[in-house]
Amino acid sequence: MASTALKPPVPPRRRRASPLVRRADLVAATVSCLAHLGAKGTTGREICRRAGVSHGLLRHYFRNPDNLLLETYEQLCEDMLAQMEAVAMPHAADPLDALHRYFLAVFSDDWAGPDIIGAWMVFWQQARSRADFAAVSDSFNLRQRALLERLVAALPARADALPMADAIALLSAVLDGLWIEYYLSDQRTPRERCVALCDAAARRLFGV
Amino acid sequence: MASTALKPPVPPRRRRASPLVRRADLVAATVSCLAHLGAKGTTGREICRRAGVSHGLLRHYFRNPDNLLLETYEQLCEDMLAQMEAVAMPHAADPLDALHRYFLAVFSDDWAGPDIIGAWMVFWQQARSRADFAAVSDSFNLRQRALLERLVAALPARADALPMADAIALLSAVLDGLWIEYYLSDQRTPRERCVALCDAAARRLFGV
DNA sequence: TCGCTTATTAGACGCTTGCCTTATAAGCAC
DNA sequence: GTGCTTATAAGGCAAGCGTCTAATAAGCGA
Repeated sequence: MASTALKPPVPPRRRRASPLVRRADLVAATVSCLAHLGAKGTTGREICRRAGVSHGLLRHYFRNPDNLLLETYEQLCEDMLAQMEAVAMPHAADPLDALHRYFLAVFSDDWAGPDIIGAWMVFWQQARSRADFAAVSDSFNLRQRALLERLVAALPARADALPMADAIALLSAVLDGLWIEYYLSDQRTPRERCVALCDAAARRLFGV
Repeated sequence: MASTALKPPVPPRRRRASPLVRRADLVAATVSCLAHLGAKGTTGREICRRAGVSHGLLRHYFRNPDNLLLETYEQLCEDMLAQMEAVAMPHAADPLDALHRYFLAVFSDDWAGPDIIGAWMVFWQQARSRADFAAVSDSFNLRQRALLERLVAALPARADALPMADAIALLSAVLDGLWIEYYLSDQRTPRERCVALCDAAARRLFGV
């Protein structure tokens, strides 16, 4: 009968999903939203739109859109650190090789691809004015540096070397700077050149 | 008489200003707004509020808030490049000294102070999705690099030196990376340390 | 001093947002 | 199957935004 098809504005689909899956969906939609629309375009409603759920559902899983943003940031940092460690630490015996793998991972699609790279910039922006975002950012930076230190620990000490803290800080800066360069134009400075420049910087900073 | 004071919600002040002054006011308010409230908080109405004018005035001077943002970005880049050149070029005869002055200027309150530093992050964010912002960013980077090249041109060529393009790219990355570091926490990496690290990087990259 | 240009304000409109409340049904336990 | 939990949807509400229009007066040239 036509009436059953016409009268009620039938909810198109109402599949239930496990809370963990839905939360992950919303987090993923948030990253995509941030990457493609920036801070201004990332609204709670737009995130839900991308996740394919009604806008009321966000509140069911997160206190508010801001909180979803923060949790997304936390999870992204956690995941990235875990992968960095998994990729580089097994080769810590050959520091320059371990660093090279680290660089490759940093500029991989997983963390610098078009569907995610823009999100980091928004998080950094938040870190300036919001203490909770700043805390996540601080913890991330600290742990990232600690990992770098472990990676270069096996390098032989050289007489003309920089103080280790300075060398780490500079390598870290080169990474961030090239990341931005790549962010602004992957045409002008493609991924392979970024990695090559990182390698060159590592050799210069820690001795050949 | 009370009536004259009470009846009309008297416009508190309606001083006229020259178009150039008002435009400059609005641009300055935009920078301040971006720095303190980020992309999301920077609305046309908030900018006008900070500039002390009614929200209708924005439209009288700029096509829309977005356009004001773009013009602000352009002017900021122009001003910064001009100052960088004025500060460093007179000392080009002593490249390391010229670079040092350049670094000092980059991390000065004029361009990295709390009332402005956050604005750059927002502009970078825009550059990713908006072609007009990307064009400004590209031009700025190009000219900044050209200036760096002129500054180090007088350095003696060394046998073990990096290709000049690589060295410039790395120095540029160090600058951007430390700038972010400073942006994220001027406590952890204070201004003087940023400049010192830049100096160290320059010595390493271009030979002592 | 008068009048014209235009800088400036104020208000209305439609839209979107975040928040909240209510209604519905999906899927598990029994 | 039946019933309860709860994931999900949908709509209402106030507030804020960008855009536009109309009204006002500031300050200059005559």
